[in-house]
Amino acid sequence: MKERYNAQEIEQRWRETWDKKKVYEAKVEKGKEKYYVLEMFPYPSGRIHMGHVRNYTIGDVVARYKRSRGFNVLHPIGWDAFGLPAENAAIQHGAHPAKWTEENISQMKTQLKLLGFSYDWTREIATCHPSYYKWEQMVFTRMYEKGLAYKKATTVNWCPSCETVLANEQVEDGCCWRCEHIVERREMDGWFFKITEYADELLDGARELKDGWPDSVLSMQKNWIGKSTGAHIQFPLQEQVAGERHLEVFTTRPDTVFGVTYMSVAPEHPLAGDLIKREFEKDALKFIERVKKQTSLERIAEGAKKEGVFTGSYCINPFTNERIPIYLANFVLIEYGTGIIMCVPAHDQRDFEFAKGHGLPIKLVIKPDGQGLNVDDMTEAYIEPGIMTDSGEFSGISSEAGKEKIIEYVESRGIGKRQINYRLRDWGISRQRYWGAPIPMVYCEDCGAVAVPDEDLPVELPIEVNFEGDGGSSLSKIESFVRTTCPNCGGKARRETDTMDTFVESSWYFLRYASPNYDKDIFDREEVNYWAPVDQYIGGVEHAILHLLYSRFFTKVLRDLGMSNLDEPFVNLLTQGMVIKDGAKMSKSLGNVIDPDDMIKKYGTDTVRLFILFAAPVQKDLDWNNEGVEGSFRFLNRIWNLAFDILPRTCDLKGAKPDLAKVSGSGKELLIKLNKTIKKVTDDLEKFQFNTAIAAVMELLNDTSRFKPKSDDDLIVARESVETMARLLYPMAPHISEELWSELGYNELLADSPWIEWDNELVKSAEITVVVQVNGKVRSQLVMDADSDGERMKEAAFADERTKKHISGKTPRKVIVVPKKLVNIVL
RNA sequence: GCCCGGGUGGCGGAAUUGGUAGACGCAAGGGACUUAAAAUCCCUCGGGUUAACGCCCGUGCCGGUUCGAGUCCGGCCCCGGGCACCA
Repeated sequence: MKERYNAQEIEQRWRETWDKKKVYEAKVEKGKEKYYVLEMFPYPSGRIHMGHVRNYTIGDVVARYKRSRGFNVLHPIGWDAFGLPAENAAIQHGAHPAKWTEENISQMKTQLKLLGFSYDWTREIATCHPSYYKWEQMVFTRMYEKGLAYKKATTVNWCPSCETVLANEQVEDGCCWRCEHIVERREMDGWFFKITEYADELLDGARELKDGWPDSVLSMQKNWIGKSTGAHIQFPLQEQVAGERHLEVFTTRPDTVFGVTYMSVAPEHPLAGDLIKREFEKDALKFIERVKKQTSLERIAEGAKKEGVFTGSYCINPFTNERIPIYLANFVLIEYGTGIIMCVPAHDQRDFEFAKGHGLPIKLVIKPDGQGLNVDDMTEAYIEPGIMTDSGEFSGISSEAGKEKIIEYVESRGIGKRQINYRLRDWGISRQRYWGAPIPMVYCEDCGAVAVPDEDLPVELPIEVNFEGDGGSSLSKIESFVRTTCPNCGGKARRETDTMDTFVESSWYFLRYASPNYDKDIFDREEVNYWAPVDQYIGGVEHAILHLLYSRFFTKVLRDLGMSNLDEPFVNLLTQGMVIKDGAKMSKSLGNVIDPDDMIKKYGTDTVRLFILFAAPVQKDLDWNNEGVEGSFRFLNRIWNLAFDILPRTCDLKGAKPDLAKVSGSGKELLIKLNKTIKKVTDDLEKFQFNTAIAAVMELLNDTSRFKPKSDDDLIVARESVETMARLLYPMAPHISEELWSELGYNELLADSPWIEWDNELVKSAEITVVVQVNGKVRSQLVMDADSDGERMKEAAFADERTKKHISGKTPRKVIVVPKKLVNIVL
């Protein structure tokens, strides 16, 4: 009896079976090789969207495939549950963030289960639970003890809409990463993680990740860290200023030090005010005021305009003993280097522009090889390497060698040193928000800042909270939380009311999955040593710097705190492209959102999964196309119909092997195709080339549909082809595959069965197609026995009529033979 | 400006180490079945030329290496992404 392909019915049945038999629960098995595959966990926003579906489908294919390859697979899921949207929902709709989050989790969990992902749900975690963030707080206190977490007052990024501080990584084009509001600069107290101390290791580690991570991500991290090597040099001040005898500068071009014609100080620099001489006060102070008022966005928008004022002060170039005027300039950044720069207009474009605008001298000290440059003719700075000139005893040295010589010189005279600088800033983790993990610190009137001791952890987020009022941190208004006693002296103390950036939670969750319910320590060492690191991590490229850099940092911190022995958290990284519609990101405002639930209702999970995998290579953006989904659905229907055409005719032939001598010619061809397909799909899955893996199965289906069995042995081949399709499609479309598998008469679950192997003898065709070229152009194709050698191929080529026509009596100069492939006759 | 990717039919995309460019799918056109439609099945589908077999051109552009280049080398152009007054 042939029945219609009823995806919903089949899918529900197999989901229940897998669930009941606990197929996906992972346990440590010492003798078995582990494989930890993980997708970036979701923020419980309320609905699963197509981006999630794509991410988790890819992960699920990997998990199922690796499991059938015999690996002990860990494939967990959880919730990145703290964060601002929950709090905003609370303010707007009155629901408590905890309740809102919990409801969203339950809704999204239902959706995920509907999609049939092979998660080990027993390991589910939500970062908002005290049993989770307790350990994060413990790590914080250890970091505090080691000086890796510290508090300082500084200029921070403030989002007025989210009413909180943001880390540098969370500011995109001067706007908030979450709400896109323009970010302001504010002077504030805040907690920082010393990620800069790991800058070099994060950079070096990239070498280790070279094979497993995409170049683009490593390059982005490298750019973000922004290492530059150079020198720190002291320029003596002509007269002391605020007790300082020198101006300190950082430069990557010490070789140009003889060309310094002025110095520039950032307007925000603490020395700026003291450097200004009375007669220049009026203009200078006005200038400082103006620059300080600008937001970072305005400062960027103003772009190339280089402005500044003379302070009236001078310093001395220690190399030339020249008197150097000191300026305040808007293009000098207070947050980079020392906030003071030596200016060499001849060899730096910004310095050049500023000098031109302010009538400052330009002194050439690097000459391009072989030719001179005339300062008066220069329209831009010469920034390339060259030969040092007009540089005293250093003249004649190449600029590259000169850098070293100058550094050696300043070190020997004690007026400077070799220095490396990074663009990377320390990670500001303080958030003036309620819905996050409390920073476990108290401020005692006598003892000052004190870390909460382990036995008092977790510092629980109080549930009773009022969001009404004038905004700001709701936590700071809960007196019962704020008021506490000092763990040191028992005296009066106040709690820290900032919570941690939610990126702290996501920086270590992947390790917690190893022992999610362990309550004696952050990890059960035995479990984490077995499962970690993550063998394959999968997620969107938008986290290239944020989450992926923080996690690498945090992993190294955990190692240095003795809590794990991992250097890197993710051995291999796969970044999937976005799901778009009509060339644009899916969004409510554009009205181009495709709801996964609707698609599943219409076609079933297997179709949706298959389409997502087939429509584009994983790394690329995927343009959602409803006709394409129909195509995938058609494909599954064709397999279904073919299977139920063949299976009833082979009931008596269950488990039989075809007798090769009795199989027809076309049957043998199908047998070869089938084995080639196994090889192709296996290779493709290893490389995450799901689109071509599916295409290969489609080809096999086409060939099998065309095949007309002429005998029982032919029927066995056809049956084998159906079985192969079910087996190969399993990681991608598991439900229909499991159904066909059971229809084929197997009692053991396909989910528990090993991967299918190809027969090496049967991937070689009996016949090969040899391409004949004349002068490199294809002129003919010959079908020959597969064991034909080069001589035979040559003979056949020359005997071929079509080839003869193109040779037309000319003498071949040369004949190239590629065994089993091609003959090229050169005339 | 610097650093990563990438440019192949109407579209999404295939092409081991250089060896038949366009697999597979979508869309489109034609046909079969049907009272009709849907579904299904069959055929065509890069451009030019030819009655046809064929032949010529064709993987962003220019040049090179090679018997042979989408693939390798050099020089450009364009698109996407990251960083960006970083000294």
